[in-house]
Amino acid sequence: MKLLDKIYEKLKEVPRGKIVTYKILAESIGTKAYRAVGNIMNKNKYPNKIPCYKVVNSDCSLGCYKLGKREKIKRLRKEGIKIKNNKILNFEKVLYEFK
DNA sequence: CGGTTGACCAAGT
DNA sequence: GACTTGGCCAACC
Repeated sequence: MKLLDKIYEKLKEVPRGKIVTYKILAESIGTKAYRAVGNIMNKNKYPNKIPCYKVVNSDCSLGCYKLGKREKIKRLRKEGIKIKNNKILNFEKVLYEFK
């Protein structure tokens, strides 16, 4: 199983209304390639299959999104996550931690 | 196989 | 605040 697939698996594991950071996501799959995670997402093969918008930066800013930042915000808000000034509100509350 | 590129991070200036 | 620096590592060329 490739790292790429692990990322998808983990991402699918994130429940509705929760998000993760690139760092946590990377470390949860046993790598420190948090930077590569973003790289992979950008070239991701299943943009509609994977909820990429649930992945944000560690400093609770949004980061980028293949389909646009607007779309990211829109979808996140739809899940009950509040965003202001390009930052996640209640960051720790919506942050999903892998076990 | 080496070099470059990132949807990054943390610490420093 | 904004910017730079050094580090990280998979994917790409």
